[in-house]
Amino acid sequence: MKPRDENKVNEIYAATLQLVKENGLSGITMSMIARKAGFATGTVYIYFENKEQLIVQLFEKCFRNYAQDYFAGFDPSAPFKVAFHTIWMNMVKHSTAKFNELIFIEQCFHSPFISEETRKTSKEMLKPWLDLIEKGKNEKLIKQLETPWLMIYIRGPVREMIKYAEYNKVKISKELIDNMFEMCWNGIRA
Amino acid sequence: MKPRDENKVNEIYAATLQLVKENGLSGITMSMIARKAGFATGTVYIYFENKEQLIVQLFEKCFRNYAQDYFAGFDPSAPFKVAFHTIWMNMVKHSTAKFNELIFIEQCFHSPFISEETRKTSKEMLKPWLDLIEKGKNEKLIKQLETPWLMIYIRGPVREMIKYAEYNKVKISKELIDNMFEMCWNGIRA
Amino acid sequence: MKPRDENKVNEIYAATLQLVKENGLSGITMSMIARKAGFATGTVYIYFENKEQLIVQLFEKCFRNYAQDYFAGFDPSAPFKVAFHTIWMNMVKHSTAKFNELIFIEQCFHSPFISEETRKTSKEMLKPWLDLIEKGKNEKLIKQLETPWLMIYIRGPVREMIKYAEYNKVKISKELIDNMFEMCWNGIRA
Amino acid sequence: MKPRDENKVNEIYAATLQLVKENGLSGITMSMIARKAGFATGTVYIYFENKEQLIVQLFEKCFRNYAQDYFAGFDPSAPFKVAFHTIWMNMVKHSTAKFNELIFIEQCFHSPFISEETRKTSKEMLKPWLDLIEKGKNEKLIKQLETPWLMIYIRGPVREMIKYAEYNKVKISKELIDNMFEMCWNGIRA
DNA sequence: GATGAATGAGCCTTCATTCAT
DNA sequence: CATGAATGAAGGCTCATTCAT
Repeated sequence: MKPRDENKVNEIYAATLQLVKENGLSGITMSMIARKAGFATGTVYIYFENKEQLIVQLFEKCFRNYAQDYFAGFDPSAPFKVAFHTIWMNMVKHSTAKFNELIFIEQCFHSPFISEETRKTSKEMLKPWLDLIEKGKNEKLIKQLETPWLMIYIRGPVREMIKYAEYNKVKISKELIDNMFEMCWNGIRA
Repeated sequence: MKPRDENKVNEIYAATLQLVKENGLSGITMSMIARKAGFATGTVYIYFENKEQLIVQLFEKCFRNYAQDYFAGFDPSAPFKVAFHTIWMNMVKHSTAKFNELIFIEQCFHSPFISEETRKTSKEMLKPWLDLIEKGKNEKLIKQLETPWLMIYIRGPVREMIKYAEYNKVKISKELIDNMFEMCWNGIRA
Repeated sequence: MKPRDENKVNEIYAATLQLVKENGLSGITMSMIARKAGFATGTVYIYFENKEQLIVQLFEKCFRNYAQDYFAGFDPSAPFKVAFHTIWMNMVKHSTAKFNELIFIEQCFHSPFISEETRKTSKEMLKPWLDLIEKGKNEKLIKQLETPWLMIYIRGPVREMIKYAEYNKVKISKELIDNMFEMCWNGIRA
Repeated sequence: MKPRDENKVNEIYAATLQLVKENGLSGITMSMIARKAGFATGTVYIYFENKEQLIVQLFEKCFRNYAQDYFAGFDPSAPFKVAFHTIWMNMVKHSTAKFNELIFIEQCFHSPFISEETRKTSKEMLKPWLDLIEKGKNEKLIKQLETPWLMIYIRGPVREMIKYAEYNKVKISKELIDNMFEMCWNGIRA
C-alpha cells in the first residue's frame, strides 16, 4: 500500500503560493495548482477537502511561519535596541525569503476564504512583538505612541522595500538594510 | 461599450470597488457588480467591452485619481519641507477618502488583468513626487539614498496606518497624523 | 426583455421523465436533461436551483398529478361500487397516460433525493381513496381487513398490468380491463 | 476479477443490496460498497471487473434466487390449488426474506446496466410458474385470461404487501397472509 | 438603451478505475 | 492478495458574455 505522502501537501502549498504571486487569488484554479505541483487534479482532493480548505490551511501555515520567523533568535530580555534589531532583521529576512507567502496573506485578507475569526487569531501570534514595543516605551527609548501605530510604522517600510525589490528585480544590499534600519529607528526613537 | 452616461460608469466603478474591498478580486462577478450598481447584467456590457476592460479602466482611473490627489495644492517651488508635507498629507487624505481604490489597486497588481505595461506607465505618473525627493537630496535635507527607497519609506507607514485604521475601525486623530509625519520626517532627514 | 418562460419548466420535466424511464435515476445527468429539452445546460439552472431541487419538485408535481387524476369525476356520495369503479378506472388511465411519472415516483422512493417527510405528506393526498375503502367496509360490501391492505391489493395488479403492457408493448384491451376489474372486485368483495 | 473467495463476493453483494435499498442505484459508489463490505476499494476490483459487472452479476444472482425460491417444495404434479398455494407462499417468503433483492431488481430494470437480453432470459426462469397457471386454465379452475395477466394479477398484491410492510415497519401476520391468499384466489378462480 | 433569460466554456468536485507498495 | 493513494474523465454548477424583447 502506498502511504499518504505528506510531502505532497507541501508541494501543493508551494504551487499555490507561486501561482497566487503570479496571478492573484482570482487567477488560480485547482487544476492549475495540480498541474504546477505535478499531479492530477483529483490528487489535490486527497489532501484537501476543497479549494477553500486549501486556501485557509495554507493561510494559517503562512501566518504561523510569519510569526515564527519574526521571533527567531529573539531574546526578550536583551537590551531593547538589540531585540528590536533582531526582529526588524527577521522581518526583512522573512519577507524576502518568503515573499510568496507575504503576497498570499495580503491577497487572502480581501478574499471570501478567510473568516473574520481567522484574521483575529492570526494577529494574536505577534504578541511578543507588541510586548517588546511596549517595553521600549516603558524604558522611554521610543515615542509614547499607541503601540499599534509604532508596529505599523515599522512594518510599512519593510514591506514596501521588499515589494519594490521583488517587483523591480533589485537586490537589497547590506548597506541599504543598514540605512533602512537606521531610518526606522530614527523614526521611532524618543 | 459606449461610455456615454458617465454617471452609470461611475456607479459601476463604485460597485466594483466596494465589492473588491469586501470580497477581493477573486470574489466578484459581473452580475454582482450589476446588482450592486442597481441594474441588469447586460447593462454593464453597454459601458464596458468585458470584465477585463472594466477592471483595467477602473485601475487606470484609480491610478489617475491617486496621482492627482497626491499633487493637489502641491507647489514644486515651495520650500522642500513644505512641499513634502503637502504631499505626505495628500497621501493620508487620499488613502483615507479612497480606501477602496487603494485596496483595488493592490489586488490588481497580482492579477491577470493588469499588464506589465500598465503597471509601468502608472508609476510614471508619480514623477513629480520623485523629483521632489531628488530636490530634497540635492539640498542635503534628506538622506542620500536612492530615491525609490526614500519614496517607499514614506509610503509604507502611511499605507499601513490607513489600513490599520480601516480594518480596526479606528479614527485617525489630528495628533496621530502629526506624530506620524514627524516620525517619517525624522526617518528621512539628513 | 425576454420574460421567464414558464413553459420551459414543463419541457425540463418532460425530458427528465423520459430519461428516467429509459435510464433510471442513476442514468441521468443535467446536461442530458438540457439536451433532451432542447437548450443549454445553464438554462436548467435558471429554473431550478440544482439537480436535487429539480428531482424533488418534479416528484411533488407527479404526486399531485397522481392524486388528482385518481379522483377525477369521483363522487364520494355515489354507491360504493360505482365510486370504487371510478377510482379503479382512474388508476388505470393515469398509470397508462403517465407511465413515465409512475416509474419516476418509484425510482425516487429509493433515492437520496426524497426525504422521509416528502414521502409521508405525499401519501396523505390519497386520503379520499382510503375513506372510500372504509366506507365500503362499513357497508359490509368488502372484506373486513385493515384498510392499507385493501388499498394495496387493488394498486398491485393495476400497477403490474400497466408495467407489463408497457414493457412488452402490449395494448390493454377494453375486455382485459373489464376482466381485471372483476378480478379485483372479486378479490375484495365481502 | 477472480471470484475465488466466495465469501468476499457475498459480502460485496450484501453491501450493495443494502446500499441500493437505502439510496437507490443512483446513490451508490464503489467506495461506499467497499467500505460497507469492510475492505478497500481496490479489493472490489479483484472480484469484479468493474461496476457494471458487479451490478449485472448481482442482478443475475438475485434473479436466480428469485426463481429458485419460488419453486422450493413445488410439485407440478400436485393438485392445482395446492401447487398454486405453494408458489404463492414462496413469493411471500422470498419477498420478505430478500426484500433487498426485490428492490435491487426493480431499480435495475430501469438502469443502463441491465441489457434487454438479460431481462428476457431472466423472465424465462419463471417458466414453471407460467406452466402451472396454464394447467389451472386447462383444468378450468381459473379464469380463461392470457397467462401473463394472471401471473401479474398475483404478483402485484404480493409485492405491494411486502413493500408496504417494509416501508411502514409493519409485521405481516399469519392471518393477513391467509386473507391475502384467499383474495388472490377469489380473484382468479373460475 | 435596458433588461435578464439563454448560452456554453470552464471550474470545482466526484468517482470508477488503476497501480505502486 | 489487499490496500488506498493516484489518476483523469465526467458530472454538477457558475458566470462571462450574448441576444431577443
